[in-house]
Amino acid sequence: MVYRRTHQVVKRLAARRSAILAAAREAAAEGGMSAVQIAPVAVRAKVAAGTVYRYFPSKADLISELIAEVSRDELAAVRRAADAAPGPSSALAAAVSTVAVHVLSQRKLAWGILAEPVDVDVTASRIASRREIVGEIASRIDAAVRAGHLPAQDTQLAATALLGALHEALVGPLATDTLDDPAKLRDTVQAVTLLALRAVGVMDARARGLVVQAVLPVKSLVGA
Amino acid sequence: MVYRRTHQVVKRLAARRSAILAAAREAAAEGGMSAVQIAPVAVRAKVAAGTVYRYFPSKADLISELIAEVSRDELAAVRRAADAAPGPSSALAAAVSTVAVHVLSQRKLAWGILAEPVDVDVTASRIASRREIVGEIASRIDAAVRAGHLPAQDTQLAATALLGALHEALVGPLATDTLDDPAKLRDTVQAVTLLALRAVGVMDARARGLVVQAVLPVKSLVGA
DNA sequence: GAAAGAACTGAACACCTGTTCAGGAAAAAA
DNA sequence: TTTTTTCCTGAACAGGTGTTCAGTTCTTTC
Repeated sequence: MVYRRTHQVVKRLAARRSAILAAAREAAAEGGMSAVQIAPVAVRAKVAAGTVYRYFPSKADLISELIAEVSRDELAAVRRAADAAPGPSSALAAAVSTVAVHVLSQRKLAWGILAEPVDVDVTASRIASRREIVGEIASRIDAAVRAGHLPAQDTQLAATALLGALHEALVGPLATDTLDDPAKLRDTVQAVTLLALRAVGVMDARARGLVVQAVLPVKSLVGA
Repeated sequence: MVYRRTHQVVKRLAARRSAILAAAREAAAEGGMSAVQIAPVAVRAKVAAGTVYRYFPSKADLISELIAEVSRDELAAVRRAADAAPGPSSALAAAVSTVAVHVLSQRKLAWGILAEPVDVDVTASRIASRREIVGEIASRIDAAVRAGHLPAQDTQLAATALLGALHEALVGPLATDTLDDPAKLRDTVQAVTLLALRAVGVMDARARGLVVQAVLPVKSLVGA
């Protein structure tokens, strides 16, 4: 007797898996990574605690996949924004401000994905997540350098530094709350974008123009 | 009958306290914050686990004080380096590269103090630690702005971003190992210092000069 | 030197969550 | 409908570490 999964079952299994991941994401967005605990996530996803383990070998795997998922979304958004820009410099500006906006609009999630203490080891996943974004930004810097808009430099290092600057300034413990006031939010995004562009060597007059150009298209500044 | 602590006893108590803190610091420097566990620290300090609690109400207090101590040392070093510089811009350069060198030469400790997951809540202490350094750097940026060397800007935000950039680039998970080769270490410190100075608006030609000026005096680049 | 107070010891405790697994429900084959 | 395989449940388990505390040792006072 050979048991075969019916189409309907396959669909239900996939739905459950997504539900669990979604529950984890919601929990993280609301309460940070510390809120991503098996029992509560199971309740939210409307399954029993044990069921979670039929879909994810361990909590570490669940969180790793959550990180990967969020990371994928972010990378896609950054690529989209950069590709839509007219030239290499504004592509870089767009990439940076997109990261800034994303991070700002989903603070708890961003902090959880990036740096919040977790009781299981998700280092590998976090590294991968960073590597993707850093790689993307580095390649945009590279393009600008090749176009002669920026001085030659260690683009990997620069991209890493930029990311660190954005994170610390926007979601680090010293970041002031700017979500309440959209104008303040826009100012902050502009300020850090300007810092970032200058850091890699964009000259000032030009930088200001690029920043405005890059930030303005981000229509709803709090859109995911 | 009133018990009075003899001078000798007072001294021994103080010594024990320092020994425990020192043991914690050693543990953190070797294995990161996760290695700062009561039992091992007690062994290292040559006391029983329970004794630790006669000096520190909880593990959180112990770690908080450790963070404060390291932070004090760092702040002092930064002030010393900056005060010795000839002008506001080179003071800023000196401050930044001092942070960079410190962080690089005590990676595990720095990572532990700054961002490593800990099982107890040391947020307050970490925030205080950051605030001190950020405040110092911000005031140096301020001075340079007042001297007309830099454009006006949100110096607090800028300083926060600079710190984030240094940390992520030098001790973040993507930081490549540079401690082995002193030349590579110096290059890295120069590169991030240059990025930082440019970010706040130092013009390029000038920046290069400042960087060299600031980094070179750091004689033994791996000195604590 | 004896009594009283303080400091120290380290084994036992407590707590918190991730993980397991025996029993039951549902779905697929016969 | 019966049998077999898979899936789900949720209470019990496990492991690791911060914390406590009764008993012991050392210090001070008289």
